[in-house]
Amino acid sequence: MVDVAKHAHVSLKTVSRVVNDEPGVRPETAERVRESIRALGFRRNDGARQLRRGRTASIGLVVEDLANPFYSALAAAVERVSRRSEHLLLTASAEGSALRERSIVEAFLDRRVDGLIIVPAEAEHDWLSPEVGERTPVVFVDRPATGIEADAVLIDNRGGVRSAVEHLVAHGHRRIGFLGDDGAFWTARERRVGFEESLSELNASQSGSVAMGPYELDDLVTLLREWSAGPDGITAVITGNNRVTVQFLYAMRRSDRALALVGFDDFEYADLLDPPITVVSQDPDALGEQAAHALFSRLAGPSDDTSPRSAVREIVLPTRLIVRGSVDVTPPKETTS
Amino acid sequence: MVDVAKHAHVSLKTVSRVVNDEPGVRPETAERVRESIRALGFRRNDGARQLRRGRTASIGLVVEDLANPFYSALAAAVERVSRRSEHLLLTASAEGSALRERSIVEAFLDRRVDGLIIVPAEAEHDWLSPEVGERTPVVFVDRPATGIEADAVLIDNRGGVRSAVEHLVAHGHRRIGFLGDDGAFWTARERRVGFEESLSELNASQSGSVAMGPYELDDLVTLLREWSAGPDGITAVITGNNRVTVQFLYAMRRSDRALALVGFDDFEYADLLDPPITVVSQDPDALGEQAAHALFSRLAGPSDDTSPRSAVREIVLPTRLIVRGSVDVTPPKETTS
DNA sequence: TAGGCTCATGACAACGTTGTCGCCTTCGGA
DNA sequence: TCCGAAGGCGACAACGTTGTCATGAGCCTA
Repeated sequence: MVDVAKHAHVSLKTVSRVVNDEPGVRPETAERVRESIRALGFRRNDGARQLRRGRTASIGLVVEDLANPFYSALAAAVERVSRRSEHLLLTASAEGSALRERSIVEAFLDRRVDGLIIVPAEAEHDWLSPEVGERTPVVFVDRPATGIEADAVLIDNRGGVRSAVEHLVAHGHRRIGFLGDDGAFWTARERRVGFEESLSELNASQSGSVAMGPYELDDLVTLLREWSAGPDGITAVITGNNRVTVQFLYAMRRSDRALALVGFDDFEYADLLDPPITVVSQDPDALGEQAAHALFSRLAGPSDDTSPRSAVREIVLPTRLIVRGSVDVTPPKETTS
Repeated sequence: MVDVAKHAHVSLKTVSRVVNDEPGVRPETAERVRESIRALGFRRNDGARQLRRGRTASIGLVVEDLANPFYSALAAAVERVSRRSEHLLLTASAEGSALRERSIVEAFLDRRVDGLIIVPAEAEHDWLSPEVGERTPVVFVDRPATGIEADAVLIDNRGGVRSAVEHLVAHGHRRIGFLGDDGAFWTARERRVGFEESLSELNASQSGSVAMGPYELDDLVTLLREWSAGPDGITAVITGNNRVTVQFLYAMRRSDRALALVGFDDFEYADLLDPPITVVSQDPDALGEQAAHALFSRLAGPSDDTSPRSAVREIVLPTRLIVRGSVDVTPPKETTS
């Protein structure tokens, strides 16, 4: 910038003014400066700029695994919103490790990101507390974090499973199985609770079996045979996420049984399968968008230390039942118990 | 940092030394400093650090759409490698717009990223030339960029289609159709060329029909009927990418015809379909990993302006044919012409 | 005991910007 | 003719680090 100043025979400050479109520069001077900028191929150094101004115009996103389409859709939405707010997005995958998550977050904090969006690992997040609200707003997505007060954007996991149960019951199913994913995951536990709640709410005429992953295919085949055996066997299954759905489809193929199925999570080829799979769909794009909005609204709010932080918000997004046909596959023989 | 220095009764520089694990500090002094750091909750400001040191320890990645699983897998690989090299990753989606791509790249350049990995849009990239090699190494992925000399990591698109053709021919197919994606995409054009080359190389006993997208489902159904009509109709189809594969599967279902199929691009549910789809698989993870390695090896190389840049490299990764069964679906009636 | 060496530490400038303030010129009005 | 205001511009400090060099204390050796 000092070179540009010399080249255009003006002061450093005038160049700065031109670069930032500040008023108080004569058009002809500005044009001369702009020409020097072009001639020298000058580029403002945002690092120095941010050092002066105190904001980095960047936010950090920590997900479990960026290669997972769910998280990448979320990331794309966050990036889209960020770009609109003229912020750049730093991304990293924690790969399920609370340790790595923390080291990523600290790296982001060292860079002075203006805000953080985190899909939290299963662990206390109290170590984050001093930063949050002091300096750097944080929004948690997909799961809440324990040990810390912060905004969160979640999916209505219980309601999603409930809609699946109701759908199955409406189609005459009376005995339903729930195959959850690993109970170490908050979402898996929530969905299980949703299943149990809705069964008990409906009334005693329904019964259900529950299992939680992770599953070996062989075990799943055995389980499927047990559950569906005899006149009191289950006639329908709800799978806890798309990973389990796939495994269950393999298990059905292997054991040559066809049960009604509602899967949690939509997937691209769901309606190319035979039968097309009915799913409870969650919208990662909306999740990311809402999280980014929540973050930027905090960023736009008062950042001085005097005014109290506004109350922590929890946003819960609805799921959507997409009916495709995998529920009609085995019309249950009305065994009204 | 100056506060820490006061608190520990040492100089600024000593704190800096402790923070950077530099030698020449007595253990007890270092411990005192570390305690002050903890007490004050000090965090080094990486922005200022980078301003001094000249490197930002960050790289930028521009893809077409982060929500696309192909690109997100690529991004995850790039991030994994970056993290190992202690670099953070900035990501953004150009959404197919050359304009947006350029504005993203300029934003990255303003931030002084140490390097760039770009999936280039279809446009001249000569505007980038002054930066590349001067300051910031650039690696292009998935497609080469025109108008600029830079490293590129690509997929062997032609070879991939060739392997599909050979596989089909080995299974007795003599008349094969190729459904490419939009010819505006470099990869689509390459795959088409691969198809035509391998047909003409094999010998005159094969014939092929070619169409390029984008497709409306109705048109695709019509096309399929035309191509497969009569005794000289095609018996097999190669689809140019997974988007086309899906459309073609719908078209087959609609028109109630079953042709042999090899799809370019693997997808998660390919072997849950009936029949399971044989595909030419490309590995986005390897693509991202190689690109990141290429970038970091440039970064590790001589960065002074005196030594000439080493020659531009082009890395071409192989594809892999995954045989699943969609080729055996219609054993062609050996119509040896 | 003097000279030189090592070790621990500190003073200071520099990185490339932007915010604050003050100066000079110009212009309009009294 | 003089004064005040406004516009255009520049000098300087500051942001939070790190690299360079200087300083002083302690120690070894001759």
